[in-house]
Amino acid sequence: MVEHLTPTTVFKCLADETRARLTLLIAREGELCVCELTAALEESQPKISRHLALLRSSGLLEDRRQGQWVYYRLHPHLPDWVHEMLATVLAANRNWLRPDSERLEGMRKRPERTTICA
Amino acid sequence: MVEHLTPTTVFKCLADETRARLTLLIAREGELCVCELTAALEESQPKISRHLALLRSSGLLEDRRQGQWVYYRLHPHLPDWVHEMLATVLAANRNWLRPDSERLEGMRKRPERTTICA
DNA sequence: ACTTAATATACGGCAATCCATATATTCAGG
DNA sequence: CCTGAATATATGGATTGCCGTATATTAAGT
Repeated sequence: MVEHLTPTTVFKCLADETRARLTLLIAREGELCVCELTAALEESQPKISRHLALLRSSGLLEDRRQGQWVYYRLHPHLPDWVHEMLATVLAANRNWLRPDSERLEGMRKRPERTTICA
Repeated sequence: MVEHLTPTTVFKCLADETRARLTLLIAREGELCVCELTAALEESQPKISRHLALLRSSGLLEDRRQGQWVYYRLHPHLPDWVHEMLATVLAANRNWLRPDSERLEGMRKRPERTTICA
C-alpha cells in the first residue's frame, strides 16, 4: 500500500499547513502522540486527529496504540526518496517549524513512552 | 518574492498532477516552451497555460518570451532546498515521468531556441 | 493590414477540501 | 461498572480548486 506512493500523492498530503507541520515535526522527533501534536500546533484535537488519519491512510504515517495514547511516526516502509525529501525540507526550514517545536519542548506532562523497540 | 517560499506553498504547487509533471519535466530538461509541455503532457493548451501561470506567480518558475514562444524554467533564485527536493523526487520517479518525457522526445517540429546564455 | 500560430485570461459550474461542532470509542483508575 | 482522559469519526456548511469553453493577446509572415 505504501509502494505506489506517487509524487502527487505525497505532495497532496503535505499541501496543507497542518499536515506539513505534523509530518515534519514527527520526522524531526521520531514519534509523537496526538496530545503532543495538538499542543505543539495549538490546534483542536479533532482537527489534528483528522489530518493524522489522512496521513495514515495515505501511507505516510503509521500509528501504534500504547495505553490511552496513540503514537504516530513515519511509516517504516516509506520509499527512500520521501525520507530524503523530508530530511531536506526539514533541515532548511527549522525556523518555520520552530514555534511548533518550542511549544512541544515547553509542554508539561508529556506522556513518557516505554521504549519497546530500539 | 521567492524567498518566502514556505514548505506549504511549494507543496501546494506540486499537489496537482499536471503541475507536478510540468515542474519535474522542466527540472529535467532545463527549459521548455508551452507547446512542448502541451505535447508532452497531452493536455489542452489553456490547462497547461493556467497551471504554468500559477507556478510562475508562486515563484517556482520563470518565463522568457522568445518570438512567438514562451519558455519556462525553474526560477533562478529558488532556495537550495527546493532544488534538492526536486532533484531527489525526479531521480526516484523517472518511470512515473517517462510517458511525458517520451512524448517530448517524439515530438515533431520542436522550436529550436537560440541559446543566448550559456 | 490580414492571417495564422502560440499563449494567456475570463467565466461559470462542479467536485474536492477544510473546518467547527457534536458525538462515539477506547482505555485506565477507582 | 462508572468516570475521565485521549482519540476518532460523523455531519453540514463554506471555501477552494480544477476544468472546459470561449475569447483576448502577441508576434510572424505575407
